[in-house]
Amino acid sequence: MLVRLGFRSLLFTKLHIRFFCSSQLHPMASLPELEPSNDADLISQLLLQHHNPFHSMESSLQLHGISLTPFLIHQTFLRLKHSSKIALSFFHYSLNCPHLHLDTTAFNLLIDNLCKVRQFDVAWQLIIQMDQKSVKTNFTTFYLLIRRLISAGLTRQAIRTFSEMHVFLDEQSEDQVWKDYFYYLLDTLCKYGYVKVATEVFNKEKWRLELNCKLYTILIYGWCKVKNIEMARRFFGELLDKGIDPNVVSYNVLLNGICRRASLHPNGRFDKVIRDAEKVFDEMCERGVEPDVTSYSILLHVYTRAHKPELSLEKLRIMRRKGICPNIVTYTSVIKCLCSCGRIEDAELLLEQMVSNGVTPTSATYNCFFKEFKGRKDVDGALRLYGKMMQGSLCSPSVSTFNILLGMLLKLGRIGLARDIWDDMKDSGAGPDLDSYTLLIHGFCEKQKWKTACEFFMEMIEKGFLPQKVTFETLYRGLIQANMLRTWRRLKKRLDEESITFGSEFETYHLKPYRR
DNA sequence: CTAGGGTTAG
Repeated sequence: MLVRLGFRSLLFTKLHIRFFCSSQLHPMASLPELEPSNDADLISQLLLQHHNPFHSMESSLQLHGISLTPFLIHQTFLRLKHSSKIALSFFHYSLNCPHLHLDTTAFNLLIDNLCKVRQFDVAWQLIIQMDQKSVKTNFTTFYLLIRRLISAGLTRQAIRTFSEMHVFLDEQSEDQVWKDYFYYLLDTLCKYGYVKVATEVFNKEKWRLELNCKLYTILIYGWCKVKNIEMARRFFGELLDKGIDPNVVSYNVLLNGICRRASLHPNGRFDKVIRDAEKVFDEMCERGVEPDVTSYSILLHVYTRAHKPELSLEKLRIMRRKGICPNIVTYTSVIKCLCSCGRIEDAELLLEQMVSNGVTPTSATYNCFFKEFKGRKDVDGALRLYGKMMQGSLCSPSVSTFNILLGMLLKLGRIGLARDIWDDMKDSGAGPDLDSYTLLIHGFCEKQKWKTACEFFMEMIEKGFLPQKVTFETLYRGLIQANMLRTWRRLKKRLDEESITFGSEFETYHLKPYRR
């Protein structure tokens, strides 16, 4: 709503500014990655700990001999991704530093940060500031806004932002902007499940687009995602009607839609899915489009979901015979199938085979084994594999590896071991993440160790993780029941300091993670 | 992060 109200006047402002500063369109620059930086760690810690960062920052930076650089600012913003309020005040602080130039990336990071907590109007103000300070806006600036708007369900505002952003992007005509960037809008709408809206825009704007296979594939993907295979097929038909040749990606998207449409548990359903999938396979071949590794991986995944290890192995043989090399995805799917059917030995054999074929397992591959160990409550088996990974002969464990282990140990009441793993994880630098904290805290709550649970809850907030509502509620109920009112009040105070609430409006803050 | 497949968790 705020965006809509503010939009006209902001656009107007921009039109005036345009006469005075000419900026060139940057090439598509994405946001930087989180990189290790002790200085950025320190700065973000300082900011998170202090109530009023302005006072302490200057002297603290001097004390530690840190001078702010663009890189440091980017990294600090990345570390403040859960605390938009603090990020904003750090932004104002840096803005007032002489010699320091806030670049497009810094603005983009902050804009993303603000949009994440739905501060779209503040984000808009920043875009205006960028112009006033001659910091170039680029497509990323708007794409961040658009994606966050979509993920917050504000699709109309997103489309509007898209269709009017050409005003901000100099040296590109409106038509060019549509042609270059419409994929992003369509794709993002579909990825977040707003395929109806996507279809609507697509139909409305068709006239100015160069219709191609990619655009249709995005829409087909969208309909498949909302499990509407009929519509997916209809768009597939439209693609054919236009005389466009579908490629292997278009077919794979449709195939995947068919394969993961229904629950496979009643066996009859499984047979129908396989029949439908094979029909698409045949159609593909008739059109001269050869199924590739992905096509086979999609089928293998269905077998895995249906717990059909024999079929899975059989298909693997067939694809090899056809000269298609299974890759890490293919192998992991089959290994998962074998593991989840209790055939660990067979899975190990396949693992060896895969390695000898030159495909390197990832931690995700080993996690299939860990999951089965967890199901069997086989702590020794899990620890043996874990030991090998920690020794460094295999790949190193990921956060998920640690999390599976933690989940298992906590469930079995092996608290001591769980804490050892927790320390390993911290040392390795792979974690902890939101899930690790959630698991651990829930584990301690289960054991009624409220105080320890509370300590970790505080720690996760310090680190900038936003606890889930359930975690908060479990802890709250526990503390009240155990009559630990003092601990509760201390916790509540901390939450208030961080402006963290768990009211109903907060649920909308839980956004889907980026696609990588 | 201008189209597709697998692996994690509560």
